[in-house]
Amino acid sequence: MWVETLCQWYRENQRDLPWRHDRAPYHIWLSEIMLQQTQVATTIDYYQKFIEAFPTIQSLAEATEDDVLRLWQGLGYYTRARNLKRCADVVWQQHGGVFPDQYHDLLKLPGIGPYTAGAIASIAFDRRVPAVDGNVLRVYARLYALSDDIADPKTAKRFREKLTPLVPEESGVFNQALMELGAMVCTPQNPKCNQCPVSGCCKAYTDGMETAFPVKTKKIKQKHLTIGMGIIWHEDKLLCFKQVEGRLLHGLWSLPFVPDLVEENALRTQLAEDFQLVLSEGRSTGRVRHVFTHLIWDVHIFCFEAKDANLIDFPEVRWCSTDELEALALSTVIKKVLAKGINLLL
DNA sequence: AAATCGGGGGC
DNA sequence: GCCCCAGATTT
Repeated sequence: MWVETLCQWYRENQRDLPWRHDRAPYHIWLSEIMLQQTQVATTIDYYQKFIEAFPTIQSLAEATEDDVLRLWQGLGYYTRARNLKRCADVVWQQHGGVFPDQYHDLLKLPGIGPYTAGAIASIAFDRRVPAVDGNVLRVYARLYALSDDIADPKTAKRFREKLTPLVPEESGVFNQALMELGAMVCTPQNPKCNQCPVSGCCKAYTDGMETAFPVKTKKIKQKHLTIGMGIIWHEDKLLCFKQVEGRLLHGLWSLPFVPDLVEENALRTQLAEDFQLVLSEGRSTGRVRHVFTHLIWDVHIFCFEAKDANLIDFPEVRWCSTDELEALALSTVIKKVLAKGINLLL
């Protein structure tokens, strides 16, 4: 069997990562949320900053959502940050600040799905449950040369059921070993089978078919969208607003923009109406291309000046100095626009 | 079952 | 350019 061989390989070869220094449920949880769809190298700095700012779940429960988003800015998938805050509140108020130690109880918490519940239950609490992420889907499909489509959610469920009886007593080591192997050796392209501790047990490898697995079908085609965005000055401040719920990047601060309106005249008219301002003729200050998961924005930037500072009676619209802007949670696309439009490096 | 939701890194 | 990443949630 490959299970113990793999665990031993992990004990000897695991990377030294900040969240592996102890098994505190708070640390494991925070790292697992950050690692969702995010590479280890990207996560490390954010994890360190969070632990410094919020050393305990109490400190996180006592923070505001804005505080959390501010620290999360640039990491993406901002719903994770909002659910992180909600989860901390639930654990603090309803569980006395103590994380549940059972898979099914963890699964009920905001932002914790089947993978993360399995990861926390096994790594922090030694529960013998699997944790099937993208790495494990790939590794397991290769080990047994399975043609299941790993893009289909039913496959993850099926793999969890097949893995459950294999999970050893040291479940946390086992689950992390599978993921570590997927990240370091059994990679999506060019797997390093010659370095793999369990290649002898791998059906895909022994069949000479390691490149045939895993099978993955769907690919999403991104939609292109042109955006007219205004950098609207009044004296030394510029107009920004907090994106409302139900919109992309909600909860983060944005510059005013209009989809499908990239002509100066039309954009100025629409922005003036949206924010009830009188605007000077705009000056084109460049374009920014930004790729989201399912969208590609082609942002045309224009600088305007507002004749007066009256703001519409709407919450979360402000005039901000560049210093004040720096204190807000901004998405990466807005930072790129500010860098290009006013040479402001945040 | 399909769509939504960021940003960065590797090739 | 494409693919993937220690996925969850909503429709």
